[in-house]
Amino acid sequence: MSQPSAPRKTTGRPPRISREEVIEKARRIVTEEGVDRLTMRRLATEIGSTPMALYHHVRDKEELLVLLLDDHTARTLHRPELPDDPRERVVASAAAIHEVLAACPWIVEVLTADDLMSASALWFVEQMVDGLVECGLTPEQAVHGYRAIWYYTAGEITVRTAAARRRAGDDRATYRERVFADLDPGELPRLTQVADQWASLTAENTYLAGLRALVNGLLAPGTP
Amino acid sequence: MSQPSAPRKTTGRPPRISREEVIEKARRIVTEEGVDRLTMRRLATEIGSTPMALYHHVRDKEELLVLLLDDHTARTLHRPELPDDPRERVVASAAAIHEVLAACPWIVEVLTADDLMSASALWFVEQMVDGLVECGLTPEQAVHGYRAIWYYTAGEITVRTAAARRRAGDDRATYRERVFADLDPGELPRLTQVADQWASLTAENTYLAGLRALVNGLLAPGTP
DNA sequence: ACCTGAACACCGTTCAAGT
DNA sequence: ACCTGAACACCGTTCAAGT
Repeated sequence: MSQPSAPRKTTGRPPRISREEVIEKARRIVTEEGVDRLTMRRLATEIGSTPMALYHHVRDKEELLVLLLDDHTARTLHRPELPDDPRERVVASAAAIHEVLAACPWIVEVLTADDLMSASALWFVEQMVDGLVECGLTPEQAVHGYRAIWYYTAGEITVRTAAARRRAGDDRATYRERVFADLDPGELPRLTQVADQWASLTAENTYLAGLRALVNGLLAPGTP
Repeated sequence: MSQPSAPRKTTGRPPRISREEVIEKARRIVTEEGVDRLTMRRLATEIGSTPMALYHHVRDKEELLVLLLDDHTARTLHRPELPDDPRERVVASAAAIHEVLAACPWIVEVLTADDLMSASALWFVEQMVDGLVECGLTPEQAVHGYRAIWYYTAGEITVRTAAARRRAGDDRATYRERVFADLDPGELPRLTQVADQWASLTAENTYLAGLRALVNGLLAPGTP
């Protein structure tokens, strides 16, 4: 996405700040204080400039966030040794992307902005589609399979992030408890049965187990 | 969630506006103009009141959005005839929730705010957990299975909504095309192979197919 | 070409006062 | 108890001018 800094024209006023500096300072604000604190004004003062100077280096705030996601994935998404078994390759690729995104949950606001995330992740998408094809799916089925995996992964990050944010917040965390305390055992027997364990069960990280189930289901012959 | 209007005290100034009116007007703004246009100030003028009057009926804007979600599900999520087969019951329950949420995509911002959505949906959660148990899962496994389904469903809505928003926006839609035009066939052969079909493949609604795969995978004996 | 200052058109929420 | 007015502490972005 970020084009390799174009051959600089020698005419005109020399730039005081660079796109790289903008991204770097933005990254620091986001990691140290949270994405809510990243405003164009705050970023400008951090850089020692004015809000409008930023608009010469990024189109608008949304582009800045996309650049930030790109920066983060390029920085942390390294290609791992993938298993030979194609099914395991699919699982490992999805898990690698998940890990990188889970490590910077602020990205949720941006990742929802595009259906394939940053270009740095394309190699992993390739591995997933290829693994699914090697397991016997058609290329079309494999693309649909990849998308199902992406839905699942994006959803897990989104919901997990929201849950964490809620826990950080004041008392809205008690909403679930109130609901579960008022269950009608006659109408909702299963939920009543698991009510006590709900909190601990949903605190568990089950991303990988669910991912395996999904991949297995995608590869199994359909149950019509 | 919305407690059945408490027995009104007869002391004090009679209310000019009600919580119901606040929610109703908010719903109209959101459905007619989009969730971005719902601001406390705009809502107040719509009601013919002041911003601060709203704060006597809702705690803050976030609570208003949650109430709006509650209102929407109560209004549109009707209990359907569910299949007898437990596996199909799980699929049908998830699909029912998905349908209601997909019909009002603005809800995404709120649904990420809680891991179990509105109380009106509890009956469907019960059906899913119960169906999974009837298929042979333990109650604990069934809760985890429900959560996987919820991740998948929430992710599908989120990504689909983002894609639609992007399409509505100016030119950011071309980002994907640019990426796919620049693919290196040597490094990313599968993606190169499907590049032409990507747009049409991802435009297809594959929620149900992916859901079936996930449910099948959750119910199949694990592949260790 | 790059940056600045001032302004536009907004936000959510708090506080003190009125009825 | 309910509502109002004014204010606080912000936003992203545009426009016209400066170097």
